[in-house]
Amino acid sequence: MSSKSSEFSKIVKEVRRQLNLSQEDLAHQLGVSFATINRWENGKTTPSKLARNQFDNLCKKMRSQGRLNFSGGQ
Amino acid sequence: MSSKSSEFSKIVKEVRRQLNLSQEDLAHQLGVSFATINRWENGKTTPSKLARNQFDNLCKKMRSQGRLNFSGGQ
DNA sequence: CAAGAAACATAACATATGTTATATCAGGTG
DNA sequence: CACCTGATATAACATATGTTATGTTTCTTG
Repeated sequence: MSSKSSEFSKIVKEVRRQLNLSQEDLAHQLGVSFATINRWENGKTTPSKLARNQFDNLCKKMRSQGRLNFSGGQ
Repeated sequence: MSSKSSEFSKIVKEVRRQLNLSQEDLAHQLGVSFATINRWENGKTTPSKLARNQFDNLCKKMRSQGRLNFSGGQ
């Protein structure tokens, strides 16, 4: 075994679950590739600054629209 | 010699010249590192999708404020 | 049950980026 | 001239990302 699941991993999974998006859907929304989302969720990598901003902005937008009930993150 | 100067190289240089920003200044505005801007201008790399979006958005904003007179790009 | 499709996990390779260090160059100042 | 400083160029190394391919699981459908 390797690559522990970070907090961010859990956050991405939970956000994606609440928004009911596939990894590919979320990737498209953020402007990154499917592999990037998959790596985040499986603790292989942590997001770049720009990618993290994209993610945070999406969460903010979704929260403002009542589509996301977010306990963790940012 | 190596790494030809692409169109994008010239665009970045010109935008930076018009905005009177150092490579480090522009890097900070875009949320990337100095090295990234330097590589763009010297044709070593081409921007990622997210980075390119940041750049285009800055140009758009500056143009809307009359601070940028842009012949090339996007 | 068999076959297919969708979502996810994983790997390999190329490329972009961040970080750090060093070097060059132009301008100013003593 | 010698010295400094800011801006730029370049390199090396680690990490993040894109692309592509393959395997697995789950669900549906025949």
